[in-house]
Amino acid sequence: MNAKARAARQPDAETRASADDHDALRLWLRLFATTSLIESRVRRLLQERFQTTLPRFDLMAQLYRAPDGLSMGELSRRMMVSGGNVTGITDALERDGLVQRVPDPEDRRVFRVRLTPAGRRSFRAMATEHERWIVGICGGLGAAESRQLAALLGRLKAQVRDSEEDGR
Amino acid sequence: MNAKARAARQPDAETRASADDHDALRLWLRLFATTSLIESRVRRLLQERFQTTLPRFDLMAQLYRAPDGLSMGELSRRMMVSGGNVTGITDALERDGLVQRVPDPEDRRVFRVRLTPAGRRSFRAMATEHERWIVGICGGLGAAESRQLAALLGRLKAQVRDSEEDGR
DNA sequence: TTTAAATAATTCAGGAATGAAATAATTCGG
DNA sequence: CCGAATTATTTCATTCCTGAATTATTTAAA
Repeated sequence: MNAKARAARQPDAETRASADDHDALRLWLRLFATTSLIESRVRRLLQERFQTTLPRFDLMAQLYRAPDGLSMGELSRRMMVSGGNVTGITDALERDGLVQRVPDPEDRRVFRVRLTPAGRRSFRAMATEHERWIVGICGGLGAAESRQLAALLGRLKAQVRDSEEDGR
Repeated sequence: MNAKARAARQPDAETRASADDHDALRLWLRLFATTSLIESRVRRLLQERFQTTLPRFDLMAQLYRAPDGLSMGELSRRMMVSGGNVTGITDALERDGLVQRVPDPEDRRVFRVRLTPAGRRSFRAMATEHERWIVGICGGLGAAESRQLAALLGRLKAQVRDSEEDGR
């Protein structure tokens, strides 16, 4: 049974949160549930249509926006994942001929990773469909509500970063 | 380098999204980035303070709210993860004496999983701190904004579920 | 300049997560 | 009642991801 089938007929954790849960907790559960729902849908679509995965797609997206390529460390920071993870994903994409490691002439410790021409073609095709999916999934919210939601999320994200320094 | 250190000094994917990205896509990237940020913080705190993980905590939370225990399948649906995954997490928690598999007398295919007394104690302690963390992380948003954000997320979640049926 | 510290990338062990296949038990149509 | 389909759980191969250790290179300090 896949996530879609489960999600279709069962309330998730957030939906069942008891009434006396505090506001912050309810907000977090709802945020998490909503994101998980969209994320698993995107993963499934990427798999079905392109036999690829979200991390592969994400790495290619980073490279697509950086035509000169990025170092492994830069990729790690941008994707917010560990360096070891980037090594693995890059290995896989390189095996498939979608990206290429190029030694940096300035610094022999670093590899610059670039999309190959096949990688660029492949990413363009995926990105077009991907955006259609997202519009289909999130576009139902009106423009006004979308903007408001994005704004509130922006404020929340800033809060989260702030809360790192002090108390926690 | 961990996610916290990376996040602290580098804009993430959402922050860098180019201005001409469409609304829906921006919304999704921001939703994803915000959730990832909070999630990795919670994972880190669970690890640091209780040497446990989010999936273990989640499974125990489900059981805490269901004093009669839940079947593996019920856990799988509520946690929105695959059955194989639930088997693994349950195995680990059972090894640690926090949960217990009880054969169902009505149906010999099913196991009911319950928290042991030690599991209940352990979960109570974790839940108290967990809620403090979440309030510290998300509570900075005022009550009004929190409610508004939760409401918008609720609408988005409904949209997402709806978009499953039709085109996409 | 030589050594020490810092940085870039990789490797590795271990926990998650998936989907598919296998096993076992139940239910249902005839 | 019997066999087929369904349901519950586990197992397995694969991918992802982390944090720690390792190797190689660069930078900085003495």
